[in-house]
Amino acid sequence: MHPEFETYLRRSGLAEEAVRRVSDLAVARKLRRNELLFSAGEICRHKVFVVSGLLHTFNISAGGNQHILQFAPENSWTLDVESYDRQIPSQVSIGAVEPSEILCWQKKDFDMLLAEVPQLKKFAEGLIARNIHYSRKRILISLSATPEEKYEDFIQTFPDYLARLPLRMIAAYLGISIKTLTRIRHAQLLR
Amino acid sequence: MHPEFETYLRRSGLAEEAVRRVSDLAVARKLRRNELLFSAGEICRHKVFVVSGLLHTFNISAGGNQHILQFAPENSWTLDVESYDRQIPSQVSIGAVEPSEILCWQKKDFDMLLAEVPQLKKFAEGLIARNIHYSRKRILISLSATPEEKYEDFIQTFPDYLARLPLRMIAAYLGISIKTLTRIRHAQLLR
DNA sequence: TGAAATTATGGTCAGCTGACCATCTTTAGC
DNA sequence: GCTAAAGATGGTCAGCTGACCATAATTTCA
Repeated sequence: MHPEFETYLRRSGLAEEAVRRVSDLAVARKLRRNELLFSAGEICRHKVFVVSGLLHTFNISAGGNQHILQFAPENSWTLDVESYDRQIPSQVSIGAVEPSEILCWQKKDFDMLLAEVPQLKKFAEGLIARNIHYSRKRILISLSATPEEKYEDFIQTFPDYLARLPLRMIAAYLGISIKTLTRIRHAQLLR
Repeated sequence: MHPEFETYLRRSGLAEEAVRRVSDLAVARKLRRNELLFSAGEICRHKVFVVSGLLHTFNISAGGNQHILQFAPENSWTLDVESYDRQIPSQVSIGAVEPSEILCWQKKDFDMLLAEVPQLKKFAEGLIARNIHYSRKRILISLSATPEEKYEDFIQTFPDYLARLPLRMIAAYLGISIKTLTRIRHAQLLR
């Protein structure tokens, strides 16, 4: 049904029966470049797995500046947790940076799967732990690192994003201006 | 055994039997002001509940500046997740801002409780969800807010901390200098 | 392929921010 | 209660950062 996703789940250690149950409830969808999954103010109704492409979770502040909370490349999951968990309007938007193929689950379906497929539950807990660890690291960096250190950490952590993303999005993710990012890159060229 | 904690757990919806099992494995400990639970480089071996007082999770950067990841007041939990989950050296330290009374569980004991007390597991999942929501909010603010907005949000979110914490710790939590914080407060006095 | 949009870079400048230092006030702990 | 330590504020200044604008390069997509 969704062969790439099923391979991903098998590699993550789920048994065939579990893979089947999860995969059966997924609905495939394609997003064009810049197409939105939902906008700020709407409710995040689905759990989303990215089969191919690249999504980003972002917010446009009062001044019109974009701020990026997360990127979601192929073989990763995305949603706005707070909006999804509580089914309340989201503060953020999720959209496609590249043309993307995604799988969507209704919240009620995925909740049912979590309750009935222990292997999935366990797997999801691992994803949550990774998420928490990364959030902590990001908060610590945002508190303590200089713009240059933030950029260095970014390309260490996500080496392939540099070629896939416009620099302005990297700046929007790091919380620095595109000008500062350009200056850092310029300075590095001279080394 | 630990009456305040047991009241907290009951109010959180746990049945008497569950309360008893969790409480029985807790070890009480007192911390003096500025005493550390553990230092960066050590492993976070316990899950900690704060009965009274106030702890903080922090890190000292290369330049000697303190950065604060989290405060944990009475009736809240604290630990360094990554160090605790994987039992690896922590990047951060946890210490007492005020003289504090805490309860500690060994990881193996708490893991056992989570596996055997479904009500605790469910409760812990709720705490994790809150934690994730708050981390997201904090990242978004760190990306998008001005120092003044960060301070405003802080006193909205934690109204009582202003009276309990030295300003330099608030600055260390917000990722701004004490000087900038003083300037903001000075400007607000004139309004 | 070609036109339009997006992106990256650079110049300039105002002003915010942090570092350093000094002073005064408050708090901690014996 | 008293003494020492910690904390808060202010002055000053250098310099980093972002806003604005222009230009050149690249990419998109019809």
